[in-house]
Amino acid sequence: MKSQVLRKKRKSPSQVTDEKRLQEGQERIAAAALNLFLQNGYHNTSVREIAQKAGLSVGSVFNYFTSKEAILFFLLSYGQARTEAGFQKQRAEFEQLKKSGASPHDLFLRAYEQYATLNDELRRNTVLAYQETKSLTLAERKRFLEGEARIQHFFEEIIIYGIAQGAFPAGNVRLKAHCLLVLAQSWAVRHWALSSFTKLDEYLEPLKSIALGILESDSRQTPALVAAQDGKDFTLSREMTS
Amino acid sequence: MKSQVLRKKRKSPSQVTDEKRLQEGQERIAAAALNLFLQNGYHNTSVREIAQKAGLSVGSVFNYFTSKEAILFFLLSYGQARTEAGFQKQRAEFEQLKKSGASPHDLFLRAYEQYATLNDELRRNTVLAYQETKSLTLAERKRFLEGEARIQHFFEEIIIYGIAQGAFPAGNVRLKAHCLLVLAQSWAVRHWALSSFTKLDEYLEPLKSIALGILESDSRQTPALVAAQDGKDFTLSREMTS
DNA sequence: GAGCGTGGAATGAACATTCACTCAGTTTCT
DNA sequence: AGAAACTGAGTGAATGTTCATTCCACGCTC
Repeated sequence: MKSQVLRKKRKSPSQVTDEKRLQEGQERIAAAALNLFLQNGYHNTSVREIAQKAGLSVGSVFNYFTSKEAILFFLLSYGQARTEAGFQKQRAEFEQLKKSGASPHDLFLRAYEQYATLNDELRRNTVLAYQETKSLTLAERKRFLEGEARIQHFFEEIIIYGIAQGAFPAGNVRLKAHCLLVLAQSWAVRHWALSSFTKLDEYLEPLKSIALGILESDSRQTPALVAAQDGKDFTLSREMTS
Repeated sequence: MKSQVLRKKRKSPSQVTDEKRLQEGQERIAAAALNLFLQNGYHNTSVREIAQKAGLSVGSVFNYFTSKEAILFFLLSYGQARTEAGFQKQRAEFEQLKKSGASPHDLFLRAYEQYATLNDELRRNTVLAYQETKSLTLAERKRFLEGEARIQHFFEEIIIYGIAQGAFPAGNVRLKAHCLLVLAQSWAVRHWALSSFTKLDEYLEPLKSIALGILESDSRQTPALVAAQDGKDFTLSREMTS
């Protein structure tokens, strides 16, 4: 995979060409940056600090990333890419299980558990995403939010399948998917309020029953926007992308 | 009410003394700042821009606020104060209704609806809170999170009352309160993903049935940390306050 | 009502600092 | 020796904050 982050041609020829070395360097720098960003915020972290923590000089950092912002984008994309990769793997499995007539409950719980687990692993990235999406350029912010929407869409599909199988009542699919995502992410974002839970497992178990409660909640009283729509035309409101 | 924001003694005598004028000025500046902060982020907004948008000179801004950060704190506190004030009013009503034996369902729905409505009104402040809490000093961040915890605690009380009345099953109270808060806030925070809902009402109706679903979800399968604890010893993890 | 004094408020040039980024030179690797 | 990678002082732009100065609305005196 070609690096998406170091792409502008530099005037100076000095940039790392060896693909493997480049990738390793980027990861080392990004790891150092993540710590600092979370501790002090993106804007209160200087490239000097990042360089020091990563064990290189300032100049070298710019041999691995074109800009400070590129580091942030790298970090945000990383979490998303991992999550989407996880789903890609599951999608195959998903199709299999569909054919073998697995229970939609199990299907959903499996996906949700995996998502929550990944979210735990990437907790720091998620927090960063909530806090610093604004610091990206418009184009990159848009790309990022589109990824987020894709993940939500995956859950919508699962729910729609469950409704079709008669396992869940019809209801506003998009809203439910949104709620499920938010609750899983809140383990990362509002972690300070969940200090009574020390490990993900303690949180995940009750969360799963809450999640099922959401899926089974019947909100037919809202006439608009019910299940039939398959959610293809997901659009981002201008609010966040402008 | 004395201003909590302009308190350090300035060397220069030039600062606004008239209480009413001070307050109006602060509000005007803060309103301008809120727009800019949401559009470009706190750190990408210069005091010069704020001054221009508010129709004053740079220097004048510092006659109303001791620092740029004080403006941010003003904005964050404002939303919280309004929310807490709303709850104070309700708390009296709450005690009344308790005695008159009102249904815990109604009691809860009333509070939740009010919270969601306030959250809609203060949507911009909520978004700012999620994004820029990190930009506060340690002391102010802590103060802010304590306010947030107080609000959560209010919901815990309502749930505990409902359990005592036998209206809701016992379950992890703190977790449920957390989920309810997060879902209400997500109307503001992830508003871009809810573009299919144009008005709060459309979101609130299905949300209410989801909320009841959460309250009624039975998570006894998790042995640890069940309802009995009344949540008095709420502590913030070091993660967010250091 | 003209002139004057007073002090609260507004101003914006100036200051000190910080920071992302560059590049000419040096070191390391092959 | 030559290429690749690293270095860190230097650069220019931008920022939060200050403060000497100006402005102006008022009350006072004659």
